[in-house]
Amino acid sequence: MANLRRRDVLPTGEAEMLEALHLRKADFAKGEEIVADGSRPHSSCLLEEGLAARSVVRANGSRQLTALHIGGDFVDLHGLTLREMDHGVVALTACKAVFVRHEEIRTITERAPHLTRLLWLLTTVDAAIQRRMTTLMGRHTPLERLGHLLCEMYVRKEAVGLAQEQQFKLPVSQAVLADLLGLSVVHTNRIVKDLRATGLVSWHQHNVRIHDFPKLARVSGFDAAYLSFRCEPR
Amino acid sequence: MANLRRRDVLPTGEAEMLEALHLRKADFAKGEEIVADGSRPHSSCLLEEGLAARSVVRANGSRQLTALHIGGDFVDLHGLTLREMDHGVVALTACKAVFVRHEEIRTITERAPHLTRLLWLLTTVDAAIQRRMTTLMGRHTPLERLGHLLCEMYVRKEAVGLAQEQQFKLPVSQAVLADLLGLSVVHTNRIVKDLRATGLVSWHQHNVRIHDFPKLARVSGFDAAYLSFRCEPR
DNA sequence: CGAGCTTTTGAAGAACGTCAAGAGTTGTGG
DNA sequence: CCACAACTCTTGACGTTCTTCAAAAGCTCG
Repeated sequence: MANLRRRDVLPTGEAEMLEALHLRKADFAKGEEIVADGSRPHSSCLLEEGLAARSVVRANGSRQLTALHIGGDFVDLHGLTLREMDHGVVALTACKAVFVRHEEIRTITERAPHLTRLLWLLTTVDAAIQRRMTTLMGRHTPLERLGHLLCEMYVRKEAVGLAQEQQFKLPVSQAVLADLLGLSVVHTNRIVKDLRATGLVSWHQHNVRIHDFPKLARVSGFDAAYLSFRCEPR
Repeated sequence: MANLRRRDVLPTGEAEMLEALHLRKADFAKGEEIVADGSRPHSSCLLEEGLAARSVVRANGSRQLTALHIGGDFVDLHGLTLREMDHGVVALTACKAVFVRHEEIRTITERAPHLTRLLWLLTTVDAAIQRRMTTLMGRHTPLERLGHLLCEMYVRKEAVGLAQEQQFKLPVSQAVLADLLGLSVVHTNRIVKDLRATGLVSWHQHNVRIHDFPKLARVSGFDAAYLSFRCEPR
């Protein structure tokens, strides 16, 4: 709900509808598949804790992670309309998730138009993030891609209370990072090294600290506008 | 409407609601901006004729086209929820477009839940295409990217009656293609040459003919499932 | 303490971008 | 209908970036 309240006023009636949803809880271990590629789910996954990613695996074994999801993200809400998954969702760390039946979300579309538009918004924000990802892969250097990823993660985590004081956890191996950035593991390692050399971030274990956010944002071409963190009528 | 009917049954009442929308018509010349990056539109653009693209231009002048749109596409429907454009829309050829006021679409969300879900679907399909684009940029060779683009264009054009007999028009220069594929113009030219050399497509002037669609699809890793061209309850 | 994962580094080769120039095509005005 | 300019396509040469292969060092967890 924090993701909604950061973007529009949530009337009590709508908040109550969300509270009243029947949730099926499920835990996942690191590496486990949360939603299978090609499946036809009857419920959508809301991530409560942990880090997950959308994943496409090619026949030759190469993997592309197209998006990163954190606690509070309604991960596969678009499954409601798409019906068939065109990708999988995988747990990058141990995850706690809850599932909401599509039937109940459909009921929201019948009874709560404004709340419907807010849920719709969540999917269009995901799309905006995806669009940004495409430009990153196409026209940004690896260093910019990585810097941009860190900026985005900080802003998104901060919005739901998972980051503060320019610092957050990013518990992923460089192999995972490589699959996100579309690079080889070796090159990813060199880019991480380069980024550290700029002195803009400290990055030990899985703790990232951004020393000069405005400068990192400038260097990476990051501008938070596409995340739609602005409370206004939708 | 063809885009909706290819994906679910459209009851007469809903079709009538769409017919009743007030449309503002506008024509655009090749290269003209249809929607400005960073603007806050109060209406959404439905492309009737021509080819348009979502475009992000960087400070250094490099351009990334993140999506291609053809006649029948509801180009910036997501603007309804996002409010502020995180990219521009540009006419790649002369275009005819109509604009629908957000106010009227919001009325649809108040009165026609199923139609709302279908409009929502259009935006999630766009997102799925965008997701595919990301994997293309990240883990596919330039030849695969180009082949994939041709397969997708054929299937999408065929769905709205703009292609038949494995043949369609793609009236774009190789510079535009380069901005779509995230390559330099020179390299794009070499990839087009390579693709022609495979004998899988003829490509003269702006006419593309795919001689062996299944093989081109196999070579490029194309699978139309992500386009959700399947008529089922949504 | 040892096995397996992760990070790091080096070296060689393939892929891609940039620069440059020539050929072909299209559009426009006279 | 022609001439010219502007754009577009094509090719070569060269340098940079990125991948791949290989191996060593560090870390984590049983």
